[in-house]
Amino acid sequence: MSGRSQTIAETLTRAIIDHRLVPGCKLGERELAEIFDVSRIVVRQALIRLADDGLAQIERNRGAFVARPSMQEALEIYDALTLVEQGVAAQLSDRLGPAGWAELRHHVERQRQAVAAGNDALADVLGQEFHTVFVRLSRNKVMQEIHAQLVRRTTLLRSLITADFDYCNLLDDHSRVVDLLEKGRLKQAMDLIDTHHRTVVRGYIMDREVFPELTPAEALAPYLDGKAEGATTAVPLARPAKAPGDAATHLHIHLPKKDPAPASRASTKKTNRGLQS
Amino acid sequence: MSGRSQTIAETLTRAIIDHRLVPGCKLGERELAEIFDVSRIVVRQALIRLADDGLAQIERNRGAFVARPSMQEALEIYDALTLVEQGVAAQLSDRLGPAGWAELRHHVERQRQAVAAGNDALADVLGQEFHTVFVRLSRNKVMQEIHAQLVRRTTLLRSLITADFDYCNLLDDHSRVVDLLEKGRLKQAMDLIDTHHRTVVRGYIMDREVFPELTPAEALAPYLDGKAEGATTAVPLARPAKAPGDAATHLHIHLPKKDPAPASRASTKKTNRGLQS
DNA sequence: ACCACAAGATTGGATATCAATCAATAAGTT
DNA sequence: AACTTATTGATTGATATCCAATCTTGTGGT
Repeated sequence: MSGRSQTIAETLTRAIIDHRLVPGCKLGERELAEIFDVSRIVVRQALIRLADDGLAQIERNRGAFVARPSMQEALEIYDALTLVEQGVAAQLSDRLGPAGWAELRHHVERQRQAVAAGNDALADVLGQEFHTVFVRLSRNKVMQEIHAQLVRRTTLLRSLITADFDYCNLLDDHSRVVDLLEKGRLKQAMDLIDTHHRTVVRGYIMDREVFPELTPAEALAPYLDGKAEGATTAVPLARPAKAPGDAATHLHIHLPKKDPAPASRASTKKTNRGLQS
Repeated sequence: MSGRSQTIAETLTRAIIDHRLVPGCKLGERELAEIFDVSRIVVRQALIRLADDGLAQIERNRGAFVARPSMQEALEIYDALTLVEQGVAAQLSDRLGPAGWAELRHHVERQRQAVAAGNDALADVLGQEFHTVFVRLSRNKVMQEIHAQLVRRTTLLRSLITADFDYCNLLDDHSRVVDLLEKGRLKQAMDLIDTHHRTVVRGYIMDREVFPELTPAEALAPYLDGKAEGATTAVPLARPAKAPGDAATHLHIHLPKKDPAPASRASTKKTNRGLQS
């Protein structure tokens, strides 16, 4: 693409949405420059991109930090997300052809199979992807980018909450939305989208104080395999979930810190599956 | 705020939405560095911000240019804008209190008076501002920023078209939208918003070849009055339309070039008033 | 315990320099 | 003359070094 700062911004974005860099984490210029083996200026350009995206905030003479959205901002992000997806739903109910409906159904089916097979990691990814596919079918790249940015920001919020109730009732929402839309029941579909997001955000209890985390060097290590491939698409596209074992333990590092009990991993998985769908 | 690059990015943005820098215009790093009396690095950071905002595009090893949206992108931008404003309309019809309706009516009334007084410049500004006020009443800053970005990008499109039919029938749309919304006729209001934007974009005939323009130095000169005040808000807020004579002749420099007749200024004004409302 | 001041660290920015790439001209060939 | 190729020039991407302003921290005195 455009240069190293773009690549670095994408890597940092990936690390943030993978919850390896949590809100509030300091993103020091010198530190990142050493990690990525570039000059401070390139890092700064990457940080500017992140800040424009809402994923980082730069405080003058204090440096850049992973953004720590307030509860108010969380509500606004989900409000905006609801607005966008409702609007797209309205467009699709008019304009979507059979191939589009088939793609949505196929996606839902894949997620259902993943759930049935107990592959929680895959179900997580597919659950997130559904929203992306949904918006992509609007064939509006501008809208896609807006939506993708909002989704990225919601992943920030998931590091800031303690969710301990059951989200399983949300798992079928995707399927029901497709059903309602294809049957032309637009109003009901829009209400369901609204409820879907409202149920998620209602579970948000933000305790924004303590967040122990990995150092940036540890967090970013998995993305820096081969420097030769770093310039291509290999590193940004590599999902740490594919790395067996290692990534899984780090993925929700903030929860083990809050709840020292090692048995918390299974329940964490379940909770996050609901959150991401 | 954050530093000089932020200020420079805002100045460039202002120059672009004032049509002093037109799509395709080269934004050379060295040139801008001399104009703003900063180093190339700061300029590049500003250009990155502009590119992230969709107002500039950076081509590797070729430099930055004011973005030249395609017809497809123009349609997508207006589609997204329609979606956002329809969604906000739906929210406002539920949640907006009497004070909000009063503010909308007051704004429409101010625009009506400006039109009646023949103050086309003020009517232009108020016509644009209505959409901004409308979205602001949603009390969602995230949505506001998304909408503001879309609006900025539509101003780019206005440099790329030749509009020679009458837009006067759109001048009352704002008032009618407020009326319909306050009466609870949401569906009709949303349809009117859709029609409003569709009518605008339907007049777009993009002839994207020839665009003679001011040099960046000439275009940016009005924003660089006092360097002492440059860091504050004085310069970015100064609208060149307030500068008597000089700015008006430059404002739509692309039209005089296409139509050498010097009498074109009055008709140009009228056309743009419709476009911006 | 509390405040003031000094030292250190970090950011924001400037300057100079270098390599890589693109554009445009000049040269040579058919 | 037209076309292709090579050289030159200009611009960008990036680095290293340096400096000023600001923030943080730690120390010392009251």
